Formats: sequence, C-alpha cells, structure tokens
Amino acid sequence: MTHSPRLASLPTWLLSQAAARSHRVLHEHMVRAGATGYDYRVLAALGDAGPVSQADLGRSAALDRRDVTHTVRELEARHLVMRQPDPSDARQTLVELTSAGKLMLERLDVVIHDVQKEVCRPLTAAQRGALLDLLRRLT
Amino acid sequence: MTHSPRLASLPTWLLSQAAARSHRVLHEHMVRAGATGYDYRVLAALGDAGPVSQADLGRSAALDRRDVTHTVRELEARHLVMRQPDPSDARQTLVELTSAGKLMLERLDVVIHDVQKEVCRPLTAAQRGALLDLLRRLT
DNA sequence: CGGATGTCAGTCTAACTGAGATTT
DNA sequence: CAAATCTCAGTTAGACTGACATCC
Repeated sequence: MTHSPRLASLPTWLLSQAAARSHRVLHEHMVRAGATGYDYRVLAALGDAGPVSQADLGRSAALDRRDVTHTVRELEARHLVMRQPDPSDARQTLVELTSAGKLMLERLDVVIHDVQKEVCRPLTAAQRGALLDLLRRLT
Repeated sequence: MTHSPRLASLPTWLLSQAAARSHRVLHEHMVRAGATGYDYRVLAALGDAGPVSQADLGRSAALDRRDVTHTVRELEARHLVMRQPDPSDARQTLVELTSAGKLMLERLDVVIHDVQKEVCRPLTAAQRGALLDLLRRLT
C-alpha cells in the first residue's frame, strides 16, 4: 500500500518518517548494547568535553535540563559517570566519565557507526554528505 | 553552546534534531488549528482516498492500527469523519470525511503549507527538492 | 485452520511544562 | 535584584507491544 499523496511530498512528513525509521534502528541496536538514545548522547558529549556542568551537557547534547538530571543520575547509578560539585560555582555539578563509562562509550561508538551504515545504506557516499549538509541547514 | 562533535556528523542525530524541530513547528501550528499530527494524517489520507477501511487508512498514513482506532474514534466524536460497516466484509469499518471534516482538512492543508515554508526556510527550492529526494530514499 | 481486522489496556522514548530551592 | 543551575513531579505526542473476539 502506498502512502497518501497529500503526505508523500511534505518535507515534515518525510522527515518524521525517515527519523522514525532511523530512531527504530538506533534504538534496537542501543537496547541490545544496554543503553538508550539519551544515554549515548550524554556519554558522547562527556567523551568530547571532559568534566562539564549538567547545563553545558544539556546544550552540547541538545537535551532538556530535566532530562540531563534524570539521565545522569541513572548513569551514575550504573557507575558510568561520576559527579562532583563545581568548586568554583556551587550551583553547578560537574560530570565526567568513569573508566567503565569510557569503555561503554567506546562500545557504543562502534554500535553507532553500524547504525549509521544501516540507516544510510540506501545512499551513496555523496548522497549521505549532501543529506548531512541539508539537515544541518534545517537546525 | 556548540553541539558535541561526536554527535554533530551522525546522520541519525541530525535527522532526529531536524525532525524534532520540524515536529515542534508543526505541532505548534496544528494545536492552534485544533488538531494533532495524527489527526492531520488521518484526514489527509481520507481526503486522498474516499471511504476506506481503517487498516488501509493505517497503511496510507503510516499509522499503527491501534492508533488509527483511537484517532478515528476521536475524529468521529468531533463529527469530522463518519464510520460504517463494510457491507462486503464484516471485519472492516469504512471511514470517510464528513463535510465538516472536509472543511477542517482544507484549513489544515493551508496550515501544513505554512509549516513547510517555515521549516524549509533555510533551504533554496533546489535544496528542498534534493532533501525530499534523499529522505524518500531513506524510507 | 491461518490470516486479517478492529478493539482494549498498557508501555516506552523523547520532548516538554510548571514549580521550587540555591547560588551567582 | 535578575539570572543561572539543579531537582522534583507531571504531561504530551508518537510509536509500539500483547492479547482478544470477530470474520474471511
């Protein structure tokens, strides 16, 4: 069955459909590796920028502050991140990866790489680059 | 406020970010018009294909059949769609737009058109076409 | 019987809203 | 004082899961 013509050429619809499929693949792989999308976004942001406040973490991973709080607390309970008060600003909590967190991030980086390949399988390398460029303009 | 480099070149991440923004804009406009995304998808699919079973409706709007049930029931309560048993197949329920539903769809079509313009504002017409082509390949 | 349809109750991620306490 | 940070409780849309009765 084909999709409704009214929907089929809507950028918003194609975006949501493509993102839904992408999310499905990513989530599938992530669950198998014992993580969620939020988990990876937080771990990846921490891997890129050492000890960092939760507010900055939210900005670099495009996460709401409240979701950062919740995700970081869970990762802390699994000993994948550590938290400590910022000595120079008592409002902030600095978060960083533990060694187990670094290992987990390495594993998830591999998973993520596989996910990209699977999601982008219908595209040539040039098309994938063009897609990245266009998507970046949209955000 | 820059995003994490690890994330910034992931197709899956850019897709989810672009789709999130797209969804935000669409939802904002839709709420103002008294509808949800599911509402529009159902109404649009009905506008494209007369009386149709809920199963076909789900396929043409890419909706789970349980979500079709729920959405159609709500639209029926608002007198935007009508339902009747399929005389040729007692398992199926045929759904079609009421005149109020057709009016609503016309209004939402205008809204959706504005949403596309807003979401795609950063793109030239050629880029928008290229994006549609690439997204279609992904699904 | 297997397969499709519609319905019920419920889960899950992702994103978000409101409120409050603390600190700069 | 205004602004930023972190936390708590809760909501919403979207997509999905398992189960069931009905009908072809």
